Amino acid sequence: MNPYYDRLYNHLKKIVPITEKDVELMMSYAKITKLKKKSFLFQEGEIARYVGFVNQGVLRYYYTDEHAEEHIIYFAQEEWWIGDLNSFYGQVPTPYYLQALENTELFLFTRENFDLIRSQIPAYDEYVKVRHAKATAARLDTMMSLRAEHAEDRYEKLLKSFPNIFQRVPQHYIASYLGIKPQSLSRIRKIIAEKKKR
Amino acid sequence: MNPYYDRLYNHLKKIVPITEKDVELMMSYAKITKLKKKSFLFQEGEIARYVGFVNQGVLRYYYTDEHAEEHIIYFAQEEWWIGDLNSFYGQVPTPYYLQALENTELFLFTRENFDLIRSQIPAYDEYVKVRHAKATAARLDTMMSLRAEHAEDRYEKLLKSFPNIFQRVPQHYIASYLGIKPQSLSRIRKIIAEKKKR
DNA sequence: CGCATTTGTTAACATAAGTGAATGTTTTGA
DNA sequence: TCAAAACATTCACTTATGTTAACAAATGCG
Repeated sequence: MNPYYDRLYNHLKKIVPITEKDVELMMSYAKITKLKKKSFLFQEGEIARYVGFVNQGVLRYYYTDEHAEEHIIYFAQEEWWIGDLNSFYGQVPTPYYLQALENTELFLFTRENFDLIRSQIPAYDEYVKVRHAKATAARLDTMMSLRAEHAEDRYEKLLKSFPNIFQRVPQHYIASYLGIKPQSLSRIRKIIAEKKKR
Repeated sequence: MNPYYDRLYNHLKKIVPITEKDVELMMSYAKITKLKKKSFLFQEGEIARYVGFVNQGVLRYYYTDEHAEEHIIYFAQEEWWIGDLNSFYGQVPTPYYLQALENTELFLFTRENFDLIRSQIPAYDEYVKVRHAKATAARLDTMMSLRAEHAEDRYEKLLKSFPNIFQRVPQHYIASYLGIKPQSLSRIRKIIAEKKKR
């Protein structure tokens, strides 16, 4: 098997029964793209022509508010799907930025090809339905915890769920994800460290 | 045309080209249900067997956190679709409550029937794809504004977007939606009123 | 109808996070 | 390789919202 398909195949297999042949067919519709660190798959105002699978790398998905402050909505790493579905399906400009934080490799699909794949591979169609729902739910959970919990609790939760993200992204991005200022995250880390000493 | 289909037909027509016949077919799969004020379509721990169209009424979609505090995620009124897609598609227990705040009438669809409709009515399938994406995006917007803006700004924004919601739901629910305590909303309203006097 | 419940308001005080500024540390790229 | 840029920390002070409690008004049910 082409090693390129490996991560995608292994990922899909975890969720739905799917064959190597299916994944090979999928990949025939994919556009394999490399993003250099700091470059963008899309930026505010563009139409997000692709959805993509992260084969290698880390990205951040964020927007900037009216005061030009950036707010990170999520980090994506290997095995994540990325894109702005609203812009992708609705052909409307996205308000988001999707930026690589390391050199990154993506498998990209246009709306046309994506629909073709869904119609030709029933297992994948089922995957998409369940996955979108799950991803949406997970995102909602995160956002909800933003309002229900203090930053300290959210930080510790993130630490548990994605311990590896801390090795890959600068701390002020973590702060942005948590919805606080870098100074506040520093303060919180200090408090946690002091608690542990005792 | 059966007046029952009216609101649904008019709604769908706004988004995709669809015929009366299509809607009639849809409705043949629907379960028409009335919910008394304060009763639930589903509660935490149940599997959300239906997605539904709000033909008449208002509902709140919320969860309770570990301190037993309720957090409203959205209000749904006429022409909204409701449900927990993750529970619906994934057959997993929902963490949410969906409660009628007035006597409410819903058109409900099971997963089975919903899939049948999507396969039999291409216009509706397209509607669902676009709509889910849009709804998700809108929800994300709301959640995002939770962290980017102060409660006062969010309140005024809500006032603009859904002026009618204020006539239909008690203020402490609005506070819960805004992610603040009723007392804080009172204070904010007072401050706004004083600003207007000047 | 009238009393219990729900809803809304106010106020004094507590706390989490923001702000701005100074300073030190690490990373990066010409 | 070294200077500039990016990143992280600390501090003093401010601000938004939470907390607790008392009370008033509106609503709804028996």
